[in-house]
Amino acid sequence: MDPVPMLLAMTYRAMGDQFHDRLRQIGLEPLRPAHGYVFRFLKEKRATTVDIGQHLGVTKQAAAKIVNELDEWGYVLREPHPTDKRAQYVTLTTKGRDYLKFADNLWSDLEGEMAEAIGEDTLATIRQGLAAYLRHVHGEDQPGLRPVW
Amino acid sequence: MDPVPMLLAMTYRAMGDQFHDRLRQIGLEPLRPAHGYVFRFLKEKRATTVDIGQHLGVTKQAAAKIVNELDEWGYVLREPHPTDKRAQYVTLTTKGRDYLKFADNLWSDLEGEMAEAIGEDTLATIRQGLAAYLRHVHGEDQPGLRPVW
DNA sequence: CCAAAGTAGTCAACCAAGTTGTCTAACCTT
DNA sequence: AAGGTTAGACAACTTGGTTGACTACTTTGG
Repeated sequence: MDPVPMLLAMTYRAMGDQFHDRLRQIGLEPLRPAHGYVFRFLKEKRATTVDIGQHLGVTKQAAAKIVNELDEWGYVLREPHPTDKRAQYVTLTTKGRDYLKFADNLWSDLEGEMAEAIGEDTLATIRQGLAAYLRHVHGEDQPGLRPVW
Repeated sequence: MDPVPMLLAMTYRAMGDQFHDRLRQIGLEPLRPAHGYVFRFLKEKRATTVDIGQHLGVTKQAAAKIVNELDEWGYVLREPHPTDKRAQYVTLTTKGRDYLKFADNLWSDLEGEMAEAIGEDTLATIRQGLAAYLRHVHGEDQPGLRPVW
């Protein structure tokens, strides 16, 4: 019998691949999961590059690369920090917010298909079970999302 | 609400980290998930480097690197292919089989802790649900395990 | 039966996405 | 004002993969 983590990885992979395929059909830039996590993060709080690195669980240099790409592609822009002349806030542009909306729809489509395949209730149990496990392991302070990707 | 794949990734990550930590306490070589998948594959069939690459979903060159490491560390050895003079079978050594046994125990410990945290039945549902979804997506021929890692 | 096409494995160059290390300018104590 | 810390940039390096080229062997079809 497969270890559970193998099932997790394969399922993650399967869903991620479908997501990516459909995204590409629309002809968007080659956004990686990390980019998506940045969008999701920026929707909630104003953040600097350092904050983003912390959230992703990577160095600030790695975070800076990601932010640079997003900037070039027009998904985010940098604005001066009001009180700290060293720092810059990274904020979502309209294009960034639109992407996020689109991606969220896509995810819920995929979840819908999953629910159809294995049953609403099973999916709900999976969701709750995993969330409970994560709380069990990490307590309240969930760690960064360190690359699985 | 978090997309399901995020939960999958975080859970995978959490379990993998614990696995890795405990492994390191024992002082084994820095084996990566890919190595484990190779062990698991070799337990079932005799395979060449090309076969392994196919199974992992990477190029034969990448597979060759992994096999080289495992060879250096004494987990596998190469023996001549009986009918094809170009090819070599890669087979597990005793050290390799011992590792696999050890790792399997570790995994089931971790699953046991998970079961304790979220309930036997919930874990069983997760297992079956994910397996069902994978069958739904891929049919009988599961693809390679392409790196999530 | 042999010529052409295909395959296993190796070598080498390259690439992507991270790392560490260093530096400057600004900030925060005291 | 001085000394330690921090945000961000730049550069060199590491890891784990890639593509491409080549040799030796195998398979296939006329």
